[in-house]
Parts: sequence; C-alpha cells; structure tokens
Amino acid sequence: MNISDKVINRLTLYHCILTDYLEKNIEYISSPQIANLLKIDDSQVRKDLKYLNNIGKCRVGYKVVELRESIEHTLGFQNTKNCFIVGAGNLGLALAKYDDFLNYGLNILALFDNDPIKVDMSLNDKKVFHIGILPDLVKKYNVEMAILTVPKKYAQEVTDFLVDAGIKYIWNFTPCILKAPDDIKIWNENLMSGCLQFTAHNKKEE
Amino acid sequence: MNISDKVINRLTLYHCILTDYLEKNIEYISSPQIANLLKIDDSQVRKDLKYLNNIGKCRVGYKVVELRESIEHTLGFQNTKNCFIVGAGNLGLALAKYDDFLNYGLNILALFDNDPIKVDMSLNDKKVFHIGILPDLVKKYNVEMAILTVPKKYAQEVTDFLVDAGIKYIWNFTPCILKAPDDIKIWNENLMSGCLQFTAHNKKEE
DNA sequence: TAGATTGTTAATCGATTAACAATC
DNA sequence: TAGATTGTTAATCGATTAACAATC
Repeated sequence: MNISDKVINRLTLYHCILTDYLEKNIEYISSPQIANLLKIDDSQVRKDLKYLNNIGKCRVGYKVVELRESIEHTLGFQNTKNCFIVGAGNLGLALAKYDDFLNYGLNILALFDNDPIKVDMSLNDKKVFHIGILPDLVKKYNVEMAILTVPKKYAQEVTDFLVDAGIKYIWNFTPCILKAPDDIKIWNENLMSGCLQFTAHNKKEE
Repeated sequence: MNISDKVINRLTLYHCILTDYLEKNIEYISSPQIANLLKIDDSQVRKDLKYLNNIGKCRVGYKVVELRESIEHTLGFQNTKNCFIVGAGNLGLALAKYDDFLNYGLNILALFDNDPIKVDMSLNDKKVFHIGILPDLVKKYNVEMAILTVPKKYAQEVTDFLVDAGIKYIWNFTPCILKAPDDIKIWNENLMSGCLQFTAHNKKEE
C-alpha cells in the first residue's frame, strides 16, 4: 500500500495535534475536531486514518495514544535511519543542532566539509569530518542518506561523489536540480516554495 | 487566476533549471528537456508554462531569459515582502543568515526574542530586538509576515501576540498547529514531511 | 521535406467532498 | 430515545497523461 505525499503530510500534522492532546491528557479525539483545527473536511480525516488500521468508536472518536502510535509506526519513526550532513555552512550547522529530527526517526551522525577550519569542530555530539573520509564512514556506519547543504556551485560535483560512495537518498537543500542514476532518490527541499504559496496566492486578487 | 500549490512548486524547480541554463549561456530550453531533468511528463511542463503567458517556438522551445523572468514575475519575486523572524534560536539564526530568501522576494528585516542575552546581537545586518517592541516595528515598517521559530511551548502564545500586533502571514516552523482568526494565513513548514516521503515510501515493499 | 516541438483537447487517474446507514 | 460519530460508498472536482494537429 502506497501512501501519497499529501496523506503523509497530513499525517504529520495530525501527529502534532495528537502530541498536544496527549500533553493535555485528553483521551479521545474525533475526526471533526482534527478537521476544524486544520480547516479541512472531516471525511478526509477519517479516510486518512483508514491507512493506519486503527478503529474509532462511534460517538467518542479515536484513542489519542493509540492513534499517535499508529502514525509513528506507519511513518516509520521507530526504525531510525542514519544520516550525514554534507556541507557545514549555516544551514548545515542549524540542521545539525535541530534535535527534533531524532523524534521522527532521523539520526544525524556527523557533518562533512572540505574547509580545514571547519573540520574537527563539534556540535551537539556531532563532529565535522573532512569530506574525503566520507566513503569510509558510509560503509562503516551503513549510512544511506545524506542531507546536502553545500554551496550551489559544488552541488552536482558533491552529488556524484555521494553516489559513488554508496549514498541512496539525498535530501537536497541546494537550489539545484541534481542529476543522478535512477535508483538514487532525491527530495528537493524548496523552502521558499511553501512560503510562496501564501504570498503568491494573493496575486489573484489584483 | 489561481495557481495551485503543485504548480507553484514545479515553477520554482523550473526556475532553478533556468538559472542553471542562463549561467551556461544556453539560449533556448524545450519542455522535454525540463521534463527529463525532473522526471515528469513534458505536456505537464507545457501546461504549467501556460500560466506564464509566455510563447514558445516550435522546434526550438522557450527563451531561457524570458521564461525565467516570467516565473519571477508570476511568483512575485520582484515585489519584496518585509518579514520578521520571531525566535532567535538555532533555526531562527540560520534562516536569518540564509541570504537566498531575498532572491525570492523575502526581505528579513530583523529578529525578535525575549532572552536578554540574545537581544542586541547582530548578524548579516539583522539585529535581534526584544519581542516587546515588535508591535511598534510592525507598524513602523509595515511588516505583514512573521517567521515563527520559537520553542514549541510558546508557539500559541506568541501567535496570539503576533496577531494582535497586526501580522497577517505566519510561516510556522514549530511542530504545533496554531489557532488564529480566519483572515490570518498560516503555512505550516514541516521539514520532516518531505523527507518522510522517501523514507516512508519504502514501507510498501515490505 | 522530415523531424522536433508547441499548444490544446480528450482521456485517465487520483484526491476531495458529500451523503448516509450503522453504531453506541 | 436523540444525537454524535464512524466507516464507506457515490459524486464531484482537479491534476496528470496521452494524443495529435499546427508550426517552423
């Protein structure tokens, strides 16, 4: 069963709501409650929740604890994935400090850079290594995923290097479209694209 | 004319490709070329480009310079929007240093925090102010948008404060679903949600 | 001309919304 | 019982893909 991008995105939003309810010790939540918070349709919420094989109760809704665990299980928060950050610039360092990733199953082991000044720096128990030793560490720690935060002009070159080193998933934070073999999965993170969705939308009223 | 989220997202990707072609001094680009790079359908590319009122030439494609400018115009990269970052933690500081935003029409003027140690810090010509003076500066500089990067537990409280101060657009980087009046537009930036799309997808093969 | 590409329509596919019987 | 909610089907809506005439 394949879960679409849109459903995955909504499941993460439901997860935020459920975490909040859990902290407030509320035991049950209903689909209209979730729908109101997100301003979406309640039958859509129920349809999304069907992916989780979770059973709701008429008149009371779903158990917060169980529903939250089902989402975590379905999205794979438990099976932790190791990951390297490639490029220890501002964004790379910020992402390394962003502890929330581990809650979602993403374990950032280390950073890499080619700048000797940055090498051997340490932050949040994560060390910056020279890019040259990345292939060895990929094998040693069985890392399949890399977060790419290098300057634009090195993006393709570094991608080729990562692919050769055996990296299979690249989370691309550079504003470049990377070329890679078909079996390499690339997710282009376009920070501005989300933001443009509300700023550009206004144009229709012009 | 309303442009959907998906189209906006693709237009930003086309923009990356066009910037690359421009730097390589390539004059024309065709829809199959764009489609191949992004591994999508070429008729979809042509349909997206129709939003831009741009005219392609048979056998040669579209003029790179013109197409790029049309995208920038349609997505409003020219009409710069002022913006405040609220919360000068790791993520807030990283976003403040991320100069690329200005290319997309987003002008970050300043940061705000309630921690006296952070107040008066300065980075990239941007100063950190005490959150208390935000309402005054919102009026003074006519700021409608805020990037929310405060700790989770203050997210709702700060949102209420921003709404009272006259902020209309909130780009929410906290893992919280914010409550706000209907005329306030909120974009929930869920960094992990994109990443989960390739890690969670594998589950289908289990 | 032959071949590549655009622009556009029709066909397909998937996602959202509406509706409602079943349940407690 | 009355009322709220689930689970699910049908209807609607929108997005993607296929197809192809027109163009150069």
